[in-house]
Amino acid sequence: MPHELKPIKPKRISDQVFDQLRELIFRGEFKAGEKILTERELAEAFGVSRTSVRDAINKLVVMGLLDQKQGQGTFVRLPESSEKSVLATMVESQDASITDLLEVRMGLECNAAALAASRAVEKDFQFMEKSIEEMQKEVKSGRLGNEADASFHMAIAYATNNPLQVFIMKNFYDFLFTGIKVNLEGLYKVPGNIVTILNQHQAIYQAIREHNPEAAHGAMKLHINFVYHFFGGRVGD
Amino acid sequence: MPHELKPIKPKRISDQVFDQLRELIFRGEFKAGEKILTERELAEAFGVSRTSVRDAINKLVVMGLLDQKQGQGTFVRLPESSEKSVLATMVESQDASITDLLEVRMGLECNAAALAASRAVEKDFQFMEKSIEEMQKEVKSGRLGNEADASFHMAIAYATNNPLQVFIMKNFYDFLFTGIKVNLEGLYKVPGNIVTILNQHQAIYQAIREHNPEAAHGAMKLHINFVYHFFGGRVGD
DNA sequence: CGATATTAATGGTATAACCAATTTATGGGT
DNA sequence: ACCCATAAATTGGTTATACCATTAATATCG
Repeated sequence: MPHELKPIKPKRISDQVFDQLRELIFRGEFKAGEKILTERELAEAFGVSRTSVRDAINKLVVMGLLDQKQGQGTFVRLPESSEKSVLATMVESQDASITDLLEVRMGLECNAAALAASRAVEKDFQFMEKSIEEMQKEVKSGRLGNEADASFHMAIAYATNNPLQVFIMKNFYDFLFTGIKVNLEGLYKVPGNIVTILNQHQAIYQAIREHNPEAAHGAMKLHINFVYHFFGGRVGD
Repeated sequence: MPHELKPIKPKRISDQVFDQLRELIFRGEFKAGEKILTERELAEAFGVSRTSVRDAINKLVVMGLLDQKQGQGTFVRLPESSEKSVLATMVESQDASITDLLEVRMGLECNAAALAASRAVEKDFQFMEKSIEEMQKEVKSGRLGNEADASFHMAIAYATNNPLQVFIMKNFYDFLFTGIKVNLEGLYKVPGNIVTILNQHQAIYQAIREHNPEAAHGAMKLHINFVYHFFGGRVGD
């Protein structure tokens, strides 16, 4: 069969519109943050129905390339918000809140702390210590210390020696920085909170160091519960 | 028991349809590969226009949960046919084992059981009962009952009323079926195991029904530990 | 019986009209 | 001139209806 037959691809109209719009966005014809043509204008420009245009736009919205607001228009999504972590998109599309996230963390991290208590080795302890010290420094110099906070929790994840646990937690903390940093700053900025958090970290670290799973579990529970209450949630027990 | 106040945002009607359809898929009411109701039927059933139904379906198609073919209908996408779940790639690239997965589930699901115990409503109970009964039937007719097993755990996830919990667990169970089904069959095929698992489910259900978080947590722990030991793991406590 | 034409079912497109949220223009009152 | 409530215009969201395009089931004819 010498020649490849090029055949007609019976493409849906909405898909053709989709392709063209996507290209316009990628090429930068529609600049980031900018308002694009209205649905009615696009329909007329392409010579198709508004329905087809809407279908195409919807697809782009779901894919995170466009944002649509009733009464205002359709906007090109900013690049930073488009390459979000898995969790970020997850949280948005599932309408999850920060307390929802904390509830899942409650299960995830308490268990991780217990596992870490029975498996952590010297290297893991060093990482935890380092994170705690770093957080103390940052606090003294007036900074927030949120990065060191995350490092501490990640150190626990590593100590579980469970790659899946590490992967999932990493996604959680990536999201905490990209998605809801603003909210978290509220937590850190209340003066007493940082000291409290530091003490809680220390308690967790102690329990793990003593290879006491139950204590580690409990200490982590107290810690996350503290944050959870700060955001107005309430834990079941 | 009110865990949190969520913003009352007047949702688009297409999104409300989307939520319901997604729930039906996640809960397993629409089984994988199955043809769902037609757009016109759904429109009438929901009492909305076909356009709104189409918008919702389109979103689900883009997300990879549904497949649509002109002239045929709309189908629930098989997990394997969709791009590999987040977990699948995760487990492969991080070479995580099934015991790693079970360890994470331990934290995730024990916590979920406790949350469910304090929040579950009548509807949730009905789903759990249904899953248990279904599993009993399947076992009697000589089948494995793994789907009903997954449904039971998903029912608990839904009872937490935490969309993130639902999303994550859904990914876990999709993976359990696609990625390591073979291994799981080893578990189900040992004669006594299914009865044991059924009893454990019943115990979990009872605890949740009685709104006893601690008991639910413990019952779930026993359950997952049982599976965990079957695969040669050992839990820290 | 088998190949073919017909029909029915289902997703895709097109209009037109109206609703709901938002912005902009308008018009008095100070 | 300024401020602010009100009306009008703009724009995405929804509905309704009709028709097109593709596929599967059915009927028809040789």
